[in-house]
Amino acid sequence: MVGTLGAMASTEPTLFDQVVNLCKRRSFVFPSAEIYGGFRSTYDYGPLGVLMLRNVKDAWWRSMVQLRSDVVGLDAAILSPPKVWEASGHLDNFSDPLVDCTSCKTRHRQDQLDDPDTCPSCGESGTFTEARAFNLMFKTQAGPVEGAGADVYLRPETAQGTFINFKNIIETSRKKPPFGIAQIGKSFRNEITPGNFVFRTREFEQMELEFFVPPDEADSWYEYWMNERFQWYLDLGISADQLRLRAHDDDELSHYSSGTSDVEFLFPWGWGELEGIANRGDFDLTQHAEHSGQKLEYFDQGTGERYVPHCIEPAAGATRSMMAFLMAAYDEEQVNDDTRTVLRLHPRLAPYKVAVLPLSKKDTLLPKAEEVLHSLQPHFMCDYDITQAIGKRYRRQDEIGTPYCVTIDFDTLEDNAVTVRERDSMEQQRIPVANLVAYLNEQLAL
RNA sequence: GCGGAUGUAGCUCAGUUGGCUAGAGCGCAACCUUGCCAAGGUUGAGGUCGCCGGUUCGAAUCCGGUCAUCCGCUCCA
Repeated sequence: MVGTLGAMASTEPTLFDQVVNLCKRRSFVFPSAEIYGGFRSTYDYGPLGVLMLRNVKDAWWRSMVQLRSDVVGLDAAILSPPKVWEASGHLDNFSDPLVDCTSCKTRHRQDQLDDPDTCPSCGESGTFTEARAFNLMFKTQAGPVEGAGADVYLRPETAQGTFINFKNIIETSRKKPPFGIAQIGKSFRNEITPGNFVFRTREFEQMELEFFVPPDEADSWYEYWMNERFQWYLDLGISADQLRLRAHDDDELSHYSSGTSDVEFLFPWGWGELEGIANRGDFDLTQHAEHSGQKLEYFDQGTGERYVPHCIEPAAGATRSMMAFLMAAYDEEQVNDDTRTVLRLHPRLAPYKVAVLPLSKKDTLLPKAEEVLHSLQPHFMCDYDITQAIGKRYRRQDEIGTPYCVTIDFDTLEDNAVTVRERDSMEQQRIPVANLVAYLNEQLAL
């Protein structure tokens, strides 16, 4: 197996350790290729992880696309030709020449050295290795013959797939600025130092909106999306003291951005970015217009104006957001003489919404329990657990954040009602089976 | 990529002056019992001690390499 993840200085297990441990124990996240000793910076999402990650993405899509009339969706290709990345600036800006000092074993960016021959760490001269380019994009070839095909890049962000579809979408969707294009998908970056579990991985999943606006509205839309996106995390259960909005300093700004703010979560190792809201100006559409020779602009029939829309981009990490939601939800509390581990997840994010639990696995209860289960499955993602004591099964569900447990007991056979037990309060209610779906719908408010 | 530390069941760990069929608790499964908050009993599955090689009569234990994780440096659109 792979070594213990996350041993921190303290002897107490940290929140980080506990969440990583829970992820492994309860099949949220596994280190990839574990039977072969593991493969760095890759993780697989297990039975519960895939449900929760999908819920995070669905919650994003719901707020960004479903509940709005000014945003449409897109799913663009991961493989893309070099021209896209020449235009976007990634081929120039995503590679850094690095040198290592053979004396003090430090590494430096060659282009940031004042004296290209002197190590700023130890002051020695002439100790640098040859500069090596670290291109942060994954490159491969199209076609099966090694070296014979055209170079192809795995996208380092989903955004460019959106920009190169701007023309298609504005011509077919009958949308006009201000409007947005939303996209969720995998991106790939050859990070020099991946780490902190799924926080920084070379393969990761993004949730990005490119919102196109008239140039004079860019600043107000930037403000709008900052607040909107910050509120999204609060609405899904992250508390205000664990979340902050931080504006980038000028020297932090990306090559495309005239203003960027990060939504940051207080991880166990400090504040870390969940999402960046960037004012990209007209950089991307202008670049792609120049490189492609196509007009990427909008003609306003009303005013007779023709302009290149400016773009506000809220770009979120799906996988690291899931990790933040897990950490924010993790709780341990004393119940009698025992510690109860409970994930206080928002119902929308919980892998299972309902667990169906026959009080006993005596033959008489199982058919009824399965009947109730089948009546719920079209409406909710359900778990079904018949083994061991009922208290133990409640705790199992608490640990994975299931908001409601439905227990079928011997009285159910007589009165056709079940006990519904709520996760956070542990309170129970007797609900007729006929009203169960309606009751749970109302309580869950999905 | 460099330096340091670590790697024994799903989890947490015990086990070395190298020596019989590698253990515990929890978890998991079956049965009995119980019947609404991790009860009890019996039984069982699961590990060639990260991987490869070396030293040795004999390696979880010593040596080398390698992979992975953590910490530090570096980097981080």
